[in-house]
Amino acid sequence: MKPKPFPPLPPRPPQITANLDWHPLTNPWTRSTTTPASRSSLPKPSPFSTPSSTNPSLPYPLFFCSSKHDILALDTVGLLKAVDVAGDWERAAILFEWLIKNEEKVEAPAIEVIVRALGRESQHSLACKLIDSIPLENYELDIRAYTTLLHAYARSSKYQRAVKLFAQVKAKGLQPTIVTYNVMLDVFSKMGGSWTKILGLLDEMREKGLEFDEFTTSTVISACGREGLVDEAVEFFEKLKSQRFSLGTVTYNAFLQVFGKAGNLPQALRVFREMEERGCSRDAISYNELIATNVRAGFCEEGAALLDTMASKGITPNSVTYTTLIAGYGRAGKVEEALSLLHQMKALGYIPSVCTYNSVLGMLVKKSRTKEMLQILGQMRSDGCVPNRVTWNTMLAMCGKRGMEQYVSQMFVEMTNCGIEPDRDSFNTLIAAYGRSGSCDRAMKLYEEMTEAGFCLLLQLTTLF
DNA sequence: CTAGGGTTAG
Repeated sequence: MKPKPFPPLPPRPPQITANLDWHPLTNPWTRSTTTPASRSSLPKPSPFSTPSSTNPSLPYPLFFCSSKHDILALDTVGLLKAVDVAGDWERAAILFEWLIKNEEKVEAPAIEVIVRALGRESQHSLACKLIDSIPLENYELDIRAYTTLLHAYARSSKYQRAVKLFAQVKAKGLQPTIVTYNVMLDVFSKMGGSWTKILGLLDEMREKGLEFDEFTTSTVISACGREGLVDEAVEFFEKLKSQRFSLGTVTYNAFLQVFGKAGNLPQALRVFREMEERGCSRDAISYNELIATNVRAGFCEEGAALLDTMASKGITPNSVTYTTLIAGYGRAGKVEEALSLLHQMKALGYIPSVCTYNSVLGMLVKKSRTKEMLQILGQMRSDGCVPNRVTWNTMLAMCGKRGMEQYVSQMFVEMTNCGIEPDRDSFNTLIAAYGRSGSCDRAMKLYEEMTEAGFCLLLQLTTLF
């Protein structure tokens, strides 16, 4: 049976999304819109789309396309700096990639410049990609450049590589700074299962006479929050207090989360009050943590009432505040309350995030309210909100509902067309959906087809425009 | 001056 076309979504107003992970050509959500105007008139090729560096069709400046000797005569570092200073990190990246391919050895200062430029622009995955094609061990960079790189690895979830690089840096005899240590604490915190490593780093810092700062303490405590190490967090926190360390909002917020994650509302409340007693200002994140803790404990109404408290204290909620409450109502099965909060936040001018929409969509799927889901999807699109893998998996789940089975394959194809790589959850959902309509092994067959079609390649090409 | 931390969704 040939599936009917997917029910049309409401039209999308002209809107521009600047998400580089989003493919404008293959994505039906943005396909109809115009590409954002470039800063310069030249098209910007992806640094990864150049199989041959001598391809004359590439829109490089003239000197770029001329012979190797000409480029060697140039001050390449100065050129890279100039491009960077002009604020054009995309061109800087292209130039840098060209240098990697065409110079005998890229100069260390060039690496420092590109690392700094991409770090400043939060282009962490691009920084990792560019640097990974360089034999870094043959260089000695500035400690700040190494620190930025370590941070880029942390943000790209390449924890092992960060650990390796950190060891290399120390082996070179370079002195890590407080910032380097803080970044490594963050690496181990996000990597998980590394509490002893964290303690080791702290000892190292003390040995070197490096004083902890707010970044150190908040990172360590948030590691405890992630790992559920309540006692360890309390011990660390009390020690800081006894040493009269000045504890700021971020550290207190991390501490608040330790109890929040542990489901300990009374302790979270105690910490929240302590902030006020000690003159530590509470911000939206403090309130978000407290709201989340209430919601986890099943107190949705109390959480929602904190919105008024925030207003009375002059603290502006954000989309996270609303998402926390909406998701809470969703999990509690209180669909109307959740939808009304979504409506309220939009009416007040808050922009729902992809997380906000995902929690609403997930709730509606659970209740099999597919018609309302399509409505929300339409809103999402008209907001210019880019669906991510969670959204697509939720839409796949929607197709597993009665009467929607026929859309499963189409949904899966569109998901991969959009450059979203299916995860285990996608396949579980897919198999469940196919299970309803008949053939179970169609999911795997489809997966093989899709990988062969090379949708991974698509991802590579979309990193830059 | 330059490099770093805390909140939300399946």
